[in-house]
Amino acid sequence: MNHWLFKSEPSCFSIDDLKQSPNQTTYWDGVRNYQARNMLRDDIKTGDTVFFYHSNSTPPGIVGIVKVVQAGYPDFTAQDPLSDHYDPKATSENPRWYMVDVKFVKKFKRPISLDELKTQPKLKSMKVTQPGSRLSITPVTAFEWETILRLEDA
DNA sequence: GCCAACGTTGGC
DNA sequence: GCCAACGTTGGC
Repeated sequence: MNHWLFKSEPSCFSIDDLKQSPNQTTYWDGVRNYQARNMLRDDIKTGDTVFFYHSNSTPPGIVGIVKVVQAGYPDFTAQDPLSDHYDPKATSENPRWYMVDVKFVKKFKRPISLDELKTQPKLKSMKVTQPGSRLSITPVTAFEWETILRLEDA
């Protein structure tokens, strides 16, 4: 089982939105970056656990945990001309973009801000703490996962 | 709202 | 296949 970090702008879709979704589950659509796409399609498996990260918020940071309940399958919003994430190059033969389904697990008692992550020497090689890191989906090592879980109660 | 980083596109 | 132009992300 692997760990990941997914970014979302809370003004677009927050962890509270997920908690209030039917069955507390949603499809993680709209990823339009090949590196992230490859992870969604090839690497992210049912049962994997994910930190839910709020970007473009005050402050940005990890706000809780979700889990993957359906591994990669074609992101159908790419084929919907009415979708904000429409991509005319996506077809049912060649869907181009992929998504997974995630389910709410827990919201942290407090958000763990990006500032706080950056102060942790154990997390200095984490993708999300690197300057200019824009990838919306990144792998998290078991060591980083445990370190961050312990921060919640620190 | 600014801007640095960086991914994507398209002309050549 | 290079690379300049352009668009997007996301912290600040």
